[in-house]
Amino acid sequence: MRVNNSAVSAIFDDMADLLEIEGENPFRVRAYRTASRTISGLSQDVSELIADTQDLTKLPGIGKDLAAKIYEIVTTGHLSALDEIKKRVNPRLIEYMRIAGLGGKRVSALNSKLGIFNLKQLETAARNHKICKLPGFGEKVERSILQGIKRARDYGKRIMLPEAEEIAESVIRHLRESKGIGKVVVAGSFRRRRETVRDLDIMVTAGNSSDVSGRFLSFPQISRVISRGETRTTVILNSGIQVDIRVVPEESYGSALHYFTGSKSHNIGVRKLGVKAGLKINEYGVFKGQRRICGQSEEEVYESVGLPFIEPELREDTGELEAARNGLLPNLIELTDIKGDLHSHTSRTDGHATIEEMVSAARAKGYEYLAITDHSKHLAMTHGLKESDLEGQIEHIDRLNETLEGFTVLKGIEVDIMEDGSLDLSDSVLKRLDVVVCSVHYKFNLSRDKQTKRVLKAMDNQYFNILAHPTGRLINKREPFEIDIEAIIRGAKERGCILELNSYPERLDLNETHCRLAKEMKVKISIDTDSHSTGDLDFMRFGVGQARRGWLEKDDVINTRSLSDVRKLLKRK
DNA sequence: GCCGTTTTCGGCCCGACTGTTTTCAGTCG
Repeated sequence: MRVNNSAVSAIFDDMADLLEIEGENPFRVRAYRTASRTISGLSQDVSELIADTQDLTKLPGIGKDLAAKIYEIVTTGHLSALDEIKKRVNPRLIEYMRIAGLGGKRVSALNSKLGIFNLKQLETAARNHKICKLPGFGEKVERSILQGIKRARDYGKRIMLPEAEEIAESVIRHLRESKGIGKVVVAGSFRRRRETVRDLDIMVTAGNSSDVSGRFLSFPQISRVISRGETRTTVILNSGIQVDIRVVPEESYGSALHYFTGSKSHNIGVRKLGVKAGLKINEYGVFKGQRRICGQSEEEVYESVGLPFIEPELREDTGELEAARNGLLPNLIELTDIKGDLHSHTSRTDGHATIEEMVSAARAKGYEYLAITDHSKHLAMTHGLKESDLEGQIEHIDRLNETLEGFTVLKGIEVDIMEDGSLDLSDSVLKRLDVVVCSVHYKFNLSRDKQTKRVLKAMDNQYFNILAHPTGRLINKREPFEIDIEAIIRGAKERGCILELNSYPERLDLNETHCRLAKEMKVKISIDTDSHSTGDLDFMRFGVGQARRGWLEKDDVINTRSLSDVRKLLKRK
């Protein structure tokens, strides 16, 4: 049976929640959560590892017991320990755990004292003021539960980076207007360039006398204050986004930035190293006994545990600490390494700018080249190009190139991959192009096997260069379609094809795990914007962020190369 | 439940804030 990693990790998350509600040993609960994270971060399916008879206990946080449980899940599709605990603890209580302010203890009390087990009943009980009468609960907790339910309902989703950037910038502008404020930095998952963020952690350095918290609370878009203290203040904005402000003294800048950037499990890893070295590491610094030995910069914090600086995008506890220890950290790609963009649209199909406008915007970014890759005819709603249209565009670009100096427009297409694996345009026109970007735009619901074969067959076409947005997912909107991504990467390797990392904030497709896998398998990535307007060219920063999360270096990415090198890499043998 | 220059048991990262308490448990990041 094929069981994917997200299924295993979801089962472990459920186990953790139910054990927590049952009041189990918190370290046992943590073991399940750690294992869930380990599994979801794997580049290979655990079912394949098992098929390869690999030793699962070699994975971090997986011991004999959890390895056996993974084996059970993969071979039977379920976990008897979970079935058992569900007999003792109502599994519907898991949804309570998602509400801010409710943890295992309170969920357990609500269930045992009031006998309620779904959100509707919880809401009714709160409205009828039954909850505040319970020991350990009060009116405020009751109110916060009601707000938590509403929030979970209204804004359950995480926001994408462009919106997060906008909010962060306006908060920062507001804070900077007050006196006595030193550095203001957005830390947290935003700094790690996660695909989405649930809240913003903004770190401020300031002296004791400055009232940062007061200044922050005068920000006009605050809908609710969750907590307010000297060093930490948390609010919910009208948009539903949570913003945390943390105030630290200037000398703690490095240790605080490290602490607030996370990830949590990366920090735990660093602190454990600290404990081994007889040090205590917290947001105020690195301490030997009572004595503070450093903490001014993040570099100092890492140095105190014998490590080089680790880039924020790598801090997910997915092997970066070990790599750092062994001097094997990647030299991550930078936005400034990008020399061009190989996927863009114009107003000829569904874009909003002419070729000339796109070219001038790309030149303004300092690029050497831009590929124009409009849609092919199958995408009728975009006015996709048929062969004769594309021939016209080819001639247009040839004439344009004659007028340009130091810049080249690459002739391209984003051609549809048909259900049978053929391409939407004939070879006779594809062969006249510099770059052929290929995409699945329909029939997302084929079986995993059929979808994989469809794309591999398309790659057999000798003009196939780049597989665009390989999994088709739209963050918060559409799940990735079923496809064996490892087989696709291997297929690309064998055929000399390139995989796209699409920089559209809602795509970011490939994800970081796929990028790492492609890098390991030595398949080149093209970080493209899929621009539909001149402004979209700026999406490149999101793609590069994702690439950095995927441990990619300059050499792993085709569009860091000069035009002549790109042309060579696009030539299939 | 994991893990080991304190190695097969006894630890397990660390601190802030809230609310309900009257010294602390629960939750969060």
